[in-house]
Amino acid sequence: MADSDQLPPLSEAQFEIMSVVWSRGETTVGEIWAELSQRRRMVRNTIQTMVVRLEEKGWLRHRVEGNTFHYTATQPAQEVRRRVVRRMVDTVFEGSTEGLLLALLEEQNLSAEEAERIRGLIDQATRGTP
Amino acid sequence: MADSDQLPPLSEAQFEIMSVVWSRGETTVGEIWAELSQRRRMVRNTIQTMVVRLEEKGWLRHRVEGNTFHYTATQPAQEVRRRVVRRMVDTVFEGSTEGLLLALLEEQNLSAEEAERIRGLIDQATRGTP
DNA sequence: TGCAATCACCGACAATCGTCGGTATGTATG
DNA sequence: CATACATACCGACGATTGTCGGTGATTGCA
Repeated sequence: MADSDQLPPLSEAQFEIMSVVWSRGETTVGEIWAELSQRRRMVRNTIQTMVVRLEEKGWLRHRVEGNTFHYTATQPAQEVRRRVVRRMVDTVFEGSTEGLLLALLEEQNLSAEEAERIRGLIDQATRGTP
Repeated sequence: MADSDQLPPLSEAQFEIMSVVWSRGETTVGEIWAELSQRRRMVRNTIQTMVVRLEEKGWLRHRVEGNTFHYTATQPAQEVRRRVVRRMVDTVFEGSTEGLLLALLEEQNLSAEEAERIRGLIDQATRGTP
């Protein structure tokens, strides 16, 4: 429904950047770099380039303050994630939500309490959809 | 555990091809093309190229019969799919399996019977993991 | 026998991605 | 003031992806 329909899909590395932006709300290239370079070695310019490209494509927008750009996401995380899941179900599990669920459960080895929480989620999801 | 660790990740289009191979067990470029070109307009050569590249990368292997190559997957579908889910949880949901589950349930609007089946799956997954 | 279809092979293209170096400019600190 | 630092900007690279055309060999059929 939103216009993330038009936006091209995010690669894995792009998702890492978007995740930082989503979690911080508003952030700078420097901050993203500080956070991501803890996990993986990379120079600032790599982030710089990717951020600019993400803005060109419409995933980010910025506001200028002094000589620093402050970036925010144009799309809400929740919806983008939902969309990714949908796409994954379609292409990887040929449309079978249960297939994904199954793979998830298989791979996870749920603890009893996790299972309990999930049952709760299902109850909640079912409520209002008889 | 298997060597799909070493193999580079599959793109979406590559996954479509692998899906056909997995579902048919053993198949040819012609068959893949026949199946995929129903959904999306593409020439045979596109499939040809992608299949060759998938073999170079180790996702497929072939057997010659006459002048036709019969391709099979080197990796079991189930495990590859599990791995994709794992990766998705890590990069898109920052490690939270529940996050994925939640997105899945939100997006889906479960019917009562689907919910029932899913409960069954959870019970089964929980069994043996107290 | 000749034509049409099927096949593998080779090469090519534009687009994107992840990576980075260099440059210029502005800010802060000694 | 001079030096270091952070920032944005520009340009570049090798690799991969999805797309396709052309060629030549083989096969099946009219």
